[in-house]
Amino acid sequence: MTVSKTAEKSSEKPAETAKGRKDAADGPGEALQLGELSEQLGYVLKRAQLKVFENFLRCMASLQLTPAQFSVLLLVEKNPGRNQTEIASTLGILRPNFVAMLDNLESRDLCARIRSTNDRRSHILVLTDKGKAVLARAKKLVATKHEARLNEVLGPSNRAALLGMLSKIANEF
Amino acid sequence: MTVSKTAEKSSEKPAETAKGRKDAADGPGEALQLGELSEQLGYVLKRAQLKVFENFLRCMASLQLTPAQFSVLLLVEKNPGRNQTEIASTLGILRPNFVAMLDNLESRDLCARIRSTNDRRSHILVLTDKGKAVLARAKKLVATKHEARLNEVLGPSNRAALLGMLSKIANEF
DNA sequence: GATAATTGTTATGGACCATATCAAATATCG
DNA sequence: CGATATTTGATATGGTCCATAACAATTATC
Repeated sequence: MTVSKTAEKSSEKPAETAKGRKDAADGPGEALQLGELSEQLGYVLKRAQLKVFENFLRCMASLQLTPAQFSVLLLVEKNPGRNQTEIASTLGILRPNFVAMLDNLESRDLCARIRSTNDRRSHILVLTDKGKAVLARAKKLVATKHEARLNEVLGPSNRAALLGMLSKIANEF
Repeated sequence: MTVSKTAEKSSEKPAETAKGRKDAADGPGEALQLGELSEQLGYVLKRAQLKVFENFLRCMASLQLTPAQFSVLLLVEKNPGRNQTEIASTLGILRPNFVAMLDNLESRDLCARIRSTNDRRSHILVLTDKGKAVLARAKKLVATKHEARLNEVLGPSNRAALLGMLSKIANEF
């Protein structure tokens, strides 16, 4: 340890630079300097992701759907007749963790596991009628509330550009 | 439940549309259709964030720094003399969860808690000499390996545009 | 000087993620 | 065919991250 414990004046350097905040007698709080942090793409990316998910949850409050659940319903709808392993793996969900997720969706009668006759090990996933209806409503909520808010902040063309760059990162990285 | 259990032919609709995959006799796996999922900004955003963090961890393997730890070191460096509550809250970390993080960094002699003489409740955070040295090396690794890879994939101008849009989302959402 | 608020801390529970393991069913191959 | 390996869904378990309540020490407030 090279730091003198119980130092406060820490005269060392006037590193407090501009606007030099005085040691004691702070104002109402004095916001911290983000510094290079606001240039770290990973940091901003994470922050943005949290905000987007948070907004998604608010928009979906009436349907009680998380982003992960919504993605499962979307994928099952577009790929009927697939089993748990296939759906889970393309979503990056590990099979063991997918079980509880499906238990939840199935208990709410949004999707169903059907024992395949071709391969009696696997469970074919299908949306129930209620699941299809809920998903349809979810899509509308996403479009009219969630994505609409994003368009407000970014503008449609920027939104498309953003999606393109994120896809590049997600795929070619 | 409106779904007939133990159905497989599921003739219902030939929803398998194009390229109609036959019921049994699958090829090597037949990739699933992402469908609207690839248009969901939240989904792609999360995917990209995971990839970026994963790459960050690889680049930092020699220094054993996580993104969160790196952000703490950066923030403490730019804001010396702040206490735990201030550092934690501007990073979106809850005070209770920040304790273990600091225990870790302090046990590795990267930063130190100093009891303030102004307010003997609070702990002033400072980087140790080793902490400054490690952070300097970390910055170089981030620049030469991590951000360099991002520039390869996106190009410098796109990277700047991406950062700008993500900041907008992170702040004005 | 009594009461309220703040700081760091502990304890605790939930959500998410990862690994090992298992029984049932299927595939593989001698 | 039959022994062995593989696959599928499932359970158990542990780790990490995130959130809340509560506490002692200290400080602020009135």
